[in-house]
Amino acid sequence: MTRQILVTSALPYANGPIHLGHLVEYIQTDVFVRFQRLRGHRVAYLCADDTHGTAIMIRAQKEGRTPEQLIADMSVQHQRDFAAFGISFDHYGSTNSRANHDIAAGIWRNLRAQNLVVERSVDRLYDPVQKTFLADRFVVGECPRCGAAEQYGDSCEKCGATYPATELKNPRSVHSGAKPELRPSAQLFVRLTPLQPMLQEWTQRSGALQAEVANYLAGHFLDKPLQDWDVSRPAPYFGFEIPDAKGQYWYVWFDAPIGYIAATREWCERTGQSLDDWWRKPGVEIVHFLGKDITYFHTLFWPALLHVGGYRLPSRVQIHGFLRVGGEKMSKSKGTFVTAAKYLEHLDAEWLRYYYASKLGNKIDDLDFQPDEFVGKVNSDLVGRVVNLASRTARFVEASGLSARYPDDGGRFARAAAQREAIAAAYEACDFREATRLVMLLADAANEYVEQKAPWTLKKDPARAAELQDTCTVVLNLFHQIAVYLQPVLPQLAAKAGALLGSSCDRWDLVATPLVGRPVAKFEHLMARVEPDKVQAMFTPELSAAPASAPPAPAASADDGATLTKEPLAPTITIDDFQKVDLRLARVVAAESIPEAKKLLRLQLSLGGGTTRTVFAGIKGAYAPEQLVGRLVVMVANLAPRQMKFGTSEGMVIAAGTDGEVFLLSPDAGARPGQRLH
RNA sequence: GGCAGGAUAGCUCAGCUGGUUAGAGCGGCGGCUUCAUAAGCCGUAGGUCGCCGGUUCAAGUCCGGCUCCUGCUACCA
Repeated sequence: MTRQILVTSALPYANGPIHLGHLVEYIQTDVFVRFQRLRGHRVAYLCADDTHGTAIMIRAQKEGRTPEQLIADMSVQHQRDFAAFGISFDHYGSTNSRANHDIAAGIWRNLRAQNLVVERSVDRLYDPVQKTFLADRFVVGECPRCGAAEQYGDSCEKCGATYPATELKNPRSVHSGAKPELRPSAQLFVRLTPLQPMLQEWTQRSGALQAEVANYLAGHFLDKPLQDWDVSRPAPYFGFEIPDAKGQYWYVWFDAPIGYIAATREWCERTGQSLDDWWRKPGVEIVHFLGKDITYFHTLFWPALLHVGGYRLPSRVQIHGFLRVGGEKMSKSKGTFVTAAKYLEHLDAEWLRYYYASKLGNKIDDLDFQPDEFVGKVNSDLVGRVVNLASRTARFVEASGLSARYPDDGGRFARAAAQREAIAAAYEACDFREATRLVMLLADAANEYVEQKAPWTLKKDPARAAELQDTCTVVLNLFHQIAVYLQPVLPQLAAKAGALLGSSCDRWDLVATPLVGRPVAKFEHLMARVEPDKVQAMFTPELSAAPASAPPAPAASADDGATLTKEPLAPTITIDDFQKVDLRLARVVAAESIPEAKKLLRLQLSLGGGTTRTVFAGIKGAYAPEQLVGRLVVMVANLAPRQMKFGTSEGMVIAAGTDGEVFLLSPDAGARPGQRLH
């Protein structure tokens, strides 16, 4: 029976390049998609750039161009990267499209009609000069928790606190610098409680979710009434203005997943199909692939919107974990944050496809990229075992071609063909690790056969030419089966294998029928081996020539300004402002971990002459207490004491870092505790 | 602190509804081979299945407790 399957990968945000972490998802999805096509099912693979929201708007502003220019540029980059990795979308759209607007508007009408939209007055910050409400990111002020200056209205980049913009101290508008006023704003909310029974049913009983996800939702959200979802944002906002609410825009997460449908519509229009045939027809499977960080958007809000819009609910939400490198989070400073483009400067796309596939199970576990393992898997599995089959036999039959009749092979071909349902089941379950493992067993068996038959010996005896041809016919057929089985993972390799043997390698059932009586093309290398240095090079933050399209001059990639984008320079201050801050060198005389605290160390700092301060520092993750004792640090000596859960902190230790990194500062040799920084 | 998940050979992981001597790949070690991109084949060593207790004729597999790790969450500079 032919199934009809609509598959999506989460929409990448148009605010940054595709990196190795993204690719876990797109490769996983693409393998699934290619597998389904290989099996003869009708598949639509759709994706789009997620383009709306404040982050895009601000970035565009900083770069002195319109958001539309920014997202057009990103879309080109994204699609180029995806293409290079063989990601076979049927259509790639954008959430900033006519189709997306219209579908969002349709769902919105239904929400209104079903009385699921409520308007509530929320006090928001208003810029009296510009006469606009201010989005969180357009208000700056001091963090209500840590007092850090120049923090945005949604969260503090210093201490990680999140808070409503109204709690910022000394707030001012980014536009006018004026002090914002509190004014009531009519915000629009989607009521979710009427949909709760339906969500309860779908999450707990439909089978669409992995068990751990269903548990997570049951315990976190569905155990109490769902809160109304705030879906509007006041202008200025890069997005769609809500049709019946002037000056209000849909929050980016409202229209982002709708992009799945919009991309489908554009594709249907292009190919003369009907949208309803994919999104409303019973029996069509809808499968979403996404990362664990966006679970609840896709398992609560999204099915709610689909339900209200009259669309079918997802039949499967396949959630994966994050990518780690060498057991750690990807980090720009360590060079492990690798973009797709950078990977391709050093390595082959199919290697990554195979490596990820060979590690991906059906669990939500994180996937760890281990350089040695990567080299080992590619070189021994693919080159040493699979490709080697062709390379050690094809040349012997270049002249003769394959035998006219398939020879007796002791049942090897039949046994490998008999594996097809087991391998298919593993692919179907997204247990690609199991699928590739099963295929590698076939490669082992085939190599054994080569060893047994020793074609290199047969070759020496002209009387045994037929036996040589038969042997190679068997091995090349076993190789052909493997190429077909791996086609979802390695489409390029399958194509090359096909060219060698005159097969299309594009139907699962090809594994059941031997190829006979046909020519064998001149053998060429099917896949190169990985040089370990190249992997090292990729993970080293090294000097790299700027690609033609990138504006910045060559520079150390760690100096690429990414951190500056993350945390822009603060407004100018006077020397007097600076003088207010009394920065001092201090010696750590004692340091102890606070067991109950996740991040905090309690430090005793000496400013010399018996003056000491107790300071709590959130550096537990980066420094062990014992490695701190004795060293000099920089502290803010005149910061008002702050009562904390574990005691009073009498100052603050200065450290640099982005995204949770922590780097303490040290003076050059000779400096002494108590000295002021001028 | 709450919630979710995990802890099985050096590494990455399988072990379904409890049942013979706990598995795979990689890596290690020994041997063979030389057709092949220094690839391949054969053999071999390695595990108190995190810890304690319980249920059972029988537990890696179920139950309780504990320890550690990861993630999410929480006003810990």
